[in-house]
Amino acid sequence: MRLGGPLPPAFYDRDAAAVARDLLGAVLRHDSDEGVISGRIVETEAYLGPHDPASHSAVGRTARTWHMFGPPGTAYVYFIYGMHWCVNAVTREEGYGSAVLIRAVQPLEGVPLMRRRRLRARSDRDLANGPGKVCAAFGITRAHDGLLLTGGSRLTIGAGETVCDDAVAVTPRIGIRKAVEWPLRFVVTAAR
DNA sequence: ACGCGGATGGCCT
DNA sequence: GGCCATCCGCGTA
Repeated sequence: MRLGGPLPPAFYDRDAAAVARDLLGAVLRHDSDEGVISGRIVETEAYLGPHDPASHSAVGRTARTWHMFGPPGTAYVYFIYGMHWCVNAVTREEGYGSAVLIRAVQPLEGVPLMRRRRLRARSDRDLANGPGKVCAAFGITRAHDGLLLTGGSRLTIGAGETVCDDAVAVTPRIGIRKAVEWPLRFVVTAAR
């Protein structure tokens, strides 16, 4: 996979924790009508599947969670707290129900457009440093639920520079009520 | 630099 | 009816 090319389905056809770790440094890109937005993924969380109490797939296949059971590399986009969208990359085989939540990215392209969509952001760093902010800045909504991130759609994740283990912190997941201790959050710690 | 609570709506029970 | 894989602003230091 060349630098910048979309990560293939095989990349996602692994355990969610491994994919979450390896998505650090990859480049999320949205080629929208308003312009191209891209950013380097710097924070992720793994949701392992139906046996993971914190995972949406634990409630089974519903209208909301439908695409979490899609093929590896599917975008699973959900609506939360009445106002925020969050985007995941589905992992493992179709029908399994595991995914990686994209929690934060560093803006690369399209910063002016991001700022227009995130008027409350006080700094570039504040544009997409949270799962709801990522979707707001990138213009990701229900319209992207079920798209393939592996190429052929306007929403992709491309290969980026590898992040070494020294620069990765592993912590419990944020904002959940179940399985709160599971170390499935991955963060790039090194500045820049 | 923290901690807390309100906003806001779709969906499961 | 109540629960959310969140964000923001306001309050105390």
